[in-house]
Amino acid sequence: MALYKEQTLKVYNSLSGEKEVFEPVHEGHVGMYVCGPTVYSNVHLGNCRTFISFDLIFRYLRHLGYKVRYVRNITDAGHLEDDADHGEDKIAKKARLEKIEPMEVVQRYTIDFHNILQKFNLLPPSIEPTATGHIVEQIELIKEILLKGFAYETNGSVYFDVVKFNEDHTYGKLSGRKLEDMIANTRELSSQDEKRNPQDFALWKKAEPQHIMRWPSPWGEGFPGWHLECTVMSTKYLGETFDIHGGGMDLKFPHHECEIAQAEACYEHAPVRYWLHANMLTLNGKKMAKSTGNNLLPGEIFSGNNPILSKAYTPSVVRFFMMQAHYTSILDLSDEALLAAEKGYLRLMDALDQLPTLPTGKSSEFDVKAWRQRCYEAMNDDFNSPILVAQLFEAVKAINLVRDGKQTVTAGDKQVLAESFEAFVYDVLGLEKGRRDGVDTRKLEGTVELLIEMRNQARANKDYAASDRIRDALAGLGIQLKDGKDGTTFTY
RNA sequence: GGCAUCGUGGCCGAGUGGCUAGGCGCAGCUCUGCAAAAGCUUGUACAGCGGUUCGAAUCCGCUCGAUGCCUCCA
Repeated sequence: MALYKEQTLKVYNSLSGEKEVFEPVHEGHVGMYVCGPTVYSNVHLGNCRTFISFDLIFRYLRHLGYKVRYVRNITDAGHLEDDADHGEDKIAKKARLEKIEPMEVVQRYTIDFHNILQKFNLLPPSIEPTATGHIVEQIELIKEILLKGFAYETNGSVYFDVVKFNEDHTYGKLSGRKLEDMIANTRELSSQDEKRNPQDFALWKKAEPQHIMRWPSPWGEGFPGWHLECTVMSTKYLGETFDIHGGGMDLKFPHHECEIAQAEACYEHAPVRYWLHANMLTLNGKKMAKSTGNNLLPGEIFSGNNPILSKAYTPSVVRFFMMQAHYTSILDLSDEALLAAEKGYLRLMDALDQLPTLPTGKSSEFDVKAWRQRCYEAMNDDFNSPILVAQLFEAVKAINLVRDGKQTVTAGDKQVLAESFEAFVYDVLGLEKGRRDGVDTRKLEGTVELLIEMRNQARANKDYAASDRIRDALAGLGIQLKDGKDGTTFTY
């Protein structure tokens, strides 16, 4: 029997503002769409947090036995810059500045994106569609919205008529905004606007002569607007009503609000059952953003090459750091917090190593089945990974006690413990053991084993000067020796 | 200015009406040649002020502070 039949998953739905029991449209199947990156520069750590959060969600859904179709788009058509840039889009601008083709920009940063996410051990989505690959569908959708009367054309551009839509729909329900308030608070923009109302948004923009990314359309040459691609691609691959739509908190308004409006304008019903929003990663208490320069690149954290860091951290440590916070909470990054996370992570992984060699006994003092259910309850409660991590540390404690002969566990319980522990650490949290780029671990481990042997010989001869020299020299290299009852082990 | 969210012990971070989350650090003890590691033990915190309640970190109000969105942003 599939696990999802035994476990009751609740998710926090941004639309209702409440935790709701998760019930997919089609039993056993889940359709999930997550807004992906705009590939105009290197993916930064804040971006990564969102995708890591949804990777956790994807992994847990799969672990529960759901067949998940996970769609995460690549925005390669760019979004418009602000008015000062005369509607130039980010990718086009980057291409112009670097004197290359827009698609070279897209290619370069798509590869970077994939590389980094792979380091963080993210599972690839089922489908990763691109905006430029769905221009035809976007044009068709615009035609449909025009036909329904919720859009109008001006000078080769097409805009969504928010005021008209709001007459018999509710614009702003996701972000808790009221159109009247928005109109009342509109800032006076000096631009000679083609829009009927400032709240209207572009479905199609006419391309100026210098604009390099352009496609033919019934309204002349142009390019699609901000919010259209997600509506088109989510509906195409997941249907008019699908289960989960995710993305960063900063996309809630206006992006997701506009998606709802577009879909409701076309299909006359809500497109999404559960809206999930991942919160921001902050640096120095401020949101990480490319535009403000307050950001940290994954590469910098892996190399330690950034003034705020005292050392390098592996992707898995960073991932563990993120798993210690709930995905809907703002998480502040600091060197101190990473250092603490690293220690905890190593302790967790050490316990995992102990598992196979754990002695078994006639009885168990640790209630493994109750523990396992607490782990599920943590994840069932809106993917509460911090609680799961706390539970894992409870198991760490038990494992260490058994290892030291202070507690016992039966063979059956040990097996359940090992299976569940590994499943939660590897499959659900997506952590992995110290994969180190560019290091031949077999050579290193063999060398350290030899040094341990020499040190133990020195200790047997009470030549502590020699033994301590080996220990301290290795410590200086970041290799820590651990003397236990059954010999010496090491971590690095 | 408008709309939200949040303020938890040295740090990070769960909890959301009564039942000490957890991690890191600190201190003590056990172990050890000495350490480290590991184990055990110890920490009664919830921005401030009022209110509701038998009882509030948890609900309500106000104040202060922080952040996000309102313009592209994960």
